[in-house]
Amino acid sequence: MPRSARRREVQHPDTADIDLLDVLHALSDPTRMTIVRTLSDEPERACGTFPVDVAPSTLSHHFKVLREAGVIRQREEANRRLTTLRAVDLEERFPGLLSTVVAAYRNGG
Amino acid sequence: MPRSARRREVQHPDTADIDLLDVLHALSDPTRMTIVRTLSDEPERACGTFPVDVAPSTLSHHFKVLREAGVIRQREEANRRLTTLRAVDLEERFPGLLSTVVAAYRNGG
DNA sequence: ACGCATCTTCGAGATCTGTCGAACATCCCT
DNA sequence: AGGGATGTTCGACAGATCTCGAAGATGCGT
Repeated sequence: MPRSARRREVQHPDTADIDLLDVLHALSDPTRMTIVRTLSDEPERACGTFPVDVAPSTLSHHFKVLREAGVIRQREEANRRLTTLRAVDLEERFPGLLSTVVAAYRNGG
Repeated sequence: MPRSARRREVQHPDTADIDLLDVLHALSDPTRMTIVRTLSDEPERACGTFPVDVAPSTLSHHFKVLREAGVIRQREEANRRLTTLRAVDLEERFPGLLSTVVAAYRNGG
């Protein structure tokens, strides 16, 4: 491994290891669902740019929950962390689930 | 109201009042998801007949969560309480949601 | 009337969750 | 090198959740 202590890369579960109940739980919170809905409009966003009203540390917690459930993927770029939906992986693992839930939320969740 | 104290009829939310996040939360528990999957095979069952391994009081709690989220409907019959899925109501409120989630769970949730 | 079956409600305990502030790490820019 | 921006981690706290056993309500049989 490189000598310099790079910022630790976050871990993401393999597609095959994504658990349905974890995903449902991750999506059952308003802040997290807002994150997911926003990402389904825009492919990639930095953490600080989501229309949610919580403290940075709280937001970080929600990203962790979504990431560990396999709903989002995060990568480093400079001093920002860019977030994307794992839409393709989720479609492979649970066909139709993400789009159905997002559509339901958009439609008056 | 009648003089005799009938067992209190349980309350169910109107279809239009079903909240997506409540439904997702209700479905994010293994015991409750087992109940839902079982009901999607068999139209109506008594509480005690589900293949789950928890105490009766715990089961009663899970039924309450599902009922208040609008996922199931319960009616009295003799000294049993019969449970059905609110599949039609859910399909009206959130098209495709229930069948997608149940299919995902069946498929290795 | 009595017991039995079915299920709920209540109270309690352990764990999980959402929230925040303070402190820290990393990177860019001047 | 120093300062600002961006996020994370840690510790703490309140509230929710899951679990159970004990006790209660209701109805069916005998």
